[in-house]
Amino acid sequence: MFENQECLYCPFKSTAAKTLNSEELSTLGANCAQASFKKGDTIFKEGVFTSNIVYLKEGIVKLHIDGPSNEQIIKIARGPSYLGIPTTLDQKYNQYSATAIEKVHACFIDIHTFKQFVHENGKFAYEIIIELCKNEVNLFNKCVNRVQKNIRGRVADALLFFADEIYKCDKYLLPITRTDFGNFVASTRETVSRILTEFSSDEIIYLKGKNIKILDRKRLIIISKTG
DNA sequence: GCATTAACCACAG
DNA sequence: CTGTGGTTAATGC
Repeated sequence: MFENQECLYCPFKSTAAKTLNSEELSTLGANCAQASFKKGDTIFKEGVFTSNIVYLKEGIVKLHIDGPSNEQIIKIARGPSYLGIPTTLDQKYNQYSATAIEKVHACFIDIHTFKQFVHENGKFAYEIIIELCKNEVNLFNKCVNRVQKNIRGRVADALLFFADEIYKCDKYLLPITRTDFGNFVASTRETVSRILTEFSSDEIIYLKGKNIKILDRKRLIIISKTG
């Protein structure tokens, strides 16, 4: 009956997409394209014209902006999650870039279809607003933390972030290089490198290359709060 | 002044 | 790409 059932049976549907009926999901399916990316691939780039909302089904990406001196990693996100709502809805050009840091499956949703849902389906629009609100509050906190915590606190924060938000496990393989880690916590690769070895010799974490294991979560939390 | 913090530079695995 | 050492500027006590 409906031509396109891909979205209907998608196990990675966003909370917003869950409010769509089968007809709408069929429309969505007909107006979006899927793509896979491998580590290091650019998903979209700052400054480039865009007409798609990008939805991250699976995988991990970094969102980043070319700053005056360095690349700044704004956030690291794990699917399922929307990636490019602010950059597409209100802006003609991408305001930031997204790069895969692990294998990624993403959907490119036609902006007109997306806008149509926002206009016609209040529940859908509401869920999108919720998502945007969460992001804003989150970034407010990140902003304060980045400016007011010392680096040891910021590195501890980042380690906990990967464990809690990204991998949901205290043992993981860091998906980024030290340089990127530096860009993520607004510091440099040298400093990050030093602090990680310091945490390791204090037996707060196990560290071998990119292998991380949090050994003393309590102390890490204290450091993240007090620096 | 003296100590601390963290960036910058340079060089070696 | 990473780790380490030396240097240096800013800030605090």
